[in-house]
Amino acid sequence: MTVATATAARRRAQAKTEYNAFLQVCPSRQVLARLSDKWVTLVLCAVAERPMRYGEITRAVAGVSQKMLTQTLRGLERDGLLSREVTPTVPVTVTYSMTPLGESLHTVVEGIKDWAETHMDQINDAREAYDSRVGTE
Amino acid sequence: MTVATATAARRRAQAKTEYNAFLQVCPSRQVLARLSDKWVTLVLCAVAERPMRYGEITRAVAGVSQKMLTQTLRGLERDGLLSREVTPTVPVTVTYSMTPLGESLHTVVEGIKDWAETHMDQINDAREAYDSRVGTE
DNA sequence: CGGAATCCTGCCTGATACTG
DNA sequence: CAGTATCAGGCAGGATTCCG
Repeated sequence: MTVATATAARRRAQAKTEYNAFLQVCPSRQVLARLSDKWVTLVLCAVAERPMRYGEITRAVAGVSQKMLTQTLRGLERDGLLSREVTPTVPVTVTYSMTPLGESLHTVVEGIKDWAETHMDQINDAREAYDSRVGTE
Repeated sequence: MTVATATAARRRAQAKTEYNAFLQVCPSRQVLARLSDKWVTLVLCAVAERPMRYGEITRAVAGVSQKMLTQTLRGLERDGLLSREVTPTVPVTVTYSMTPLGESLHTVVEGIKDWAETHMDQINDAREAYDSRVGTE
């Protein structure tokens, strides 16, 4: 780190400390931080259906890079949400499946999904109203 | 666009189209995309307690920049989750409060929060186990 | 006070190539 | 097949400044 950036870094660290206090109040932050990862939800949805191999997930969540997929899978495994099973066949086989913990999280995510399906049209209406209002004024 | 990147761009667009199909299957994605915004949840939590003014939210969610706060508030307002009320006093007063729609989303978010509080220790245990396992091997 | 506009940095992300 | 390593770019996000 250069001297020039020291002050900025310092202030950032300071701010980080400050809002950590608020984060303590809201423990959901840490889990939401996980769900924030764009791919986490998709992978979770995919594997929730049935255990999948690496390649299958790649295809199911088409658009994800190996890097992100691996990173996501590692994170989910680390958090005990997915289990990774290696079968030492000749071309090595790796299967990912949900853990009970992962299942329970998936249930909650389903709750959000339900909310989304129920209220999505209201949100769209609100957006259109807002946009036309802004466009008109 | 150069000729050299045409192929890559093409494939990217292709992939995008593909996983859009998957996203259609998972409508929760759009709402999750909202919740993914780091600050959305925090702001939602803050305003859910009581209507707040811009400055109050800034302090409550200490660490957020005006840019991100404004951006977040605009997004939430656009989606009809928050309402923005301007009182033309001498120093203008702007108050944000939850809409019924916002309240209902907050209820769901509370569900996540509950899950988080209930299972956070399990996740931490899993993390420690994973880390020590990796560190040992 | 509440916000808009600008600039600028760093990280997230993706593409590519290589390994076991 | 299931990754790892490396490189390059874009864009989210922060700091700063100015306006109503």
